[in-house]
Formats: sequence, C-alpha cells, structure tokens
Amino acid sequence: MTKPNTYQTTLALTPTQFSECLKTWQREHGRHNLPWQQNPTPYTVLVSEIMLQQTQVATVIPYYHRWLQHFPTFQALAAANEDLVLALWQGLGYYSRARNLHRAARYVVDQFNSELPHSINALREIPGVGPYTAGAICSFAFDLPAPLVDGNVKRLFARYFGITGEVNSTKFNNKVWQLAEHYTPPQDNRIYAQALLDMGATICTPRQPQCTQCPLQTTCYARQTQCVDKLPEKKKPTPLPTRFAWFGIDYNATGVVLVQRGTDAVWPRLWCLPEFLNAPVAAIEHGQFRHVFSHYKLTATVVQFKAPATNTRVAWDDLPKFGLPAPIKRYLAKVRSNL
DNA sequence: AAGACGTGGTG
DNA sequence: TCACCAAGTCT
Repeated sequence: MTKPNTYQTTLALTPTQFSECLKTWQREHGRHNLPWQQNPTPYTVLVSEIMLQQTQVATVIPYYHRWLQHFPTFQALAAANEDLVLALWQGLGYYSRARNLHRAARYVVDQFNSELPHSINALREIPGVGPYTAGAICSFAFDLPAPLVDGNVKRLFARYFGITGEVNSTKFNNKVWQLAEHYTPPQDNRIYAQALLDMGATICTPRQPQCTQCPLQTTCYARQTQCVDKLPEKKKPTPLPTRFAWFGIDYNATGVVLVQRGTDAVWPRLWCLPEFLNAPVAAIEHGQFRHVFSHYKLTATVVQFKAPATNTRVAWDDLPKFGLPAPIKRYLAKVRSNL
C-alpha cells in the first residue's frame, strides 16, 4: 500500500462547485483588460501564449503590440524574414520561442490551411506548443473544455488539494494534470481557465498569498492546515556556476562589426559581437560586463580587435533592425554614447 | 530525467 | 547585491 500524496479535506468542493466558485470570482475580480483578451483570435491567442511562457504579463505587453503591428496574421508571420522576427523578440529572452513561433505560422499555413485545429493532439504537432499551450489555445481561443496546467495551477492545486512531493517531479505533475482534467468544467472553460491563472497571479501568489481574499479559503487544504507557505514543495536550488566569455569589438563612428550566432549556442541566431573560444593573448581590454542566465552567471570581457574586412559592419542607426542579446545591446549603447 | 534556454521585476 | 520568480518547451 503506497502512501497517498494528496490529502483531500472532507470539505473539498465538487468539480461543479469548484468551477462555479472560480468563474464567479473571475467575473468580479479577474483581469479583463489584458491586450490579448480584446477580440481574441486563434492567432493572437497563440502569439500571446508563446510570449507569456516564463515571462511576466507587464513585460510581454509592449512586445505583443509591436508583434501584431508587423505580423497581424499567420500568413504575414509565415512570410516574414527571420531577422525581423528576432529583432521584434529582442529582449524577451528564450529566443527559440521566436523561431518556433515563426515555424509554427508556416506549419499552420501549410498543414492546417491557416487555421488552428481544435484538438489537443493536432495542436501539439505545432512547433513550440507543449501541453500547457495546447490547453490554453483550446480554452482561450475556442472556449473548449481542456485542462491547462502552468505554474499558477501547480501552486493553486498543490495548496488547495494538498499535493505533496517536489514540484515538477513526474508524480507531482501527473497528479496536478489528473486533477486539472477532473475539475475542468464542460461549459464556460474559457473563463474558468482564466480564473485559474488570475487567481494564481493575484491571490494564490508564491509569496504572501492573499488568503483572506480567496473564495476557496474555507475549503483549502493548505489554509486549513496552515501550510500555505510550505506548498508546493520546491527543491533547494544549487548555486549558479560562473562561466567566462570573451568578445571582440571593432567599431568606429559609423558602426560596429557583428556576427550572427549559430543555432546551437545561447542566443541562437542573434547578432552579437564575435565571440572567442579562449581568452585572447595580449589583447587590449575594452570593457567587461556580467550577465545572469537561468542556469549560469556570465562574466564577459570585451577586447579590441581588427575584424576581417569581409565581416558585416552594422551602422549604429541600423542596430534596431537586428536581434541582439540584451547585455550586448546595452554594452553597445554605452559604446555609442561615448563616441 | 535532467539540463538548456533569457530577461527584467521585486522584496 | 541577491534570491526568487514569471501563462514552458525541447532534447
């Protein structure tokens, strides 16, 4: 007999009660003015969901508007040039999302006649669309009953249902998805799904959750047992290692030499100062910068060097046309301001 | 299964 | 300065 990893209180709401409670809360207290909630189409839902992966709402908003101005439809995006795609994603991070979204548009145009399918399985064929995004598209684009699990849902469910085990372990994830499916309402899933996200973002927050404002407080496992700050269980993070890198700079009053990075490195396909694999010998240092990634810290040294005449020299005024890594963009802005 | 993959906001 | 976090996916 295995120990159950879920503790349901006798007070737990039925799926119907649970979804009705959340939907009522959403109508009164949820977010209704986000840009992608205004006249949503399957395309705008896909764009917003990809941009919102691991990225906060406030950060996404300006990118979302700019994106739709340049690429209003699947067809427009499918026909776009990759440099413009990356330039418009510049600063958002996780750049494979941009290339996947570009590929997704081509896939939808070619395979689905420019219309998103309604089934989870078909949606999952699309580059960059994983289990969460497929559920989000069904929910937000089509108002269909489909489970959706993101960080908000994991946190809210872990607390409400008392799901133990390390967050993102296979066992934990399976349990959350199982509950998400069980509690998905057959009708009005769009507003229910939005309620899950908005509750997680505004009430059931990671730190200092607003339990007194929560419509689920009287039946919440964590609230009843006063372990809200213990759930979901997180693995202690290992400190980030530090790596070193060296970049060469060759510039004048007109512009600066840039190279396009490969697909297998960080900052794939972005334009960057040329990177040296090893510390250059006897080079003149031009400057340094530090940068923190999700999985390591970078200490970078920039050295002066003479680039081959065949290298691309980008005019200062043309930099916005290229996608540059955020720290490189900052560094070059400073260089230019000192000209 | 675990690691790669960005960045900016916040306490 | 620093730890933690944010609507995950891919390999």
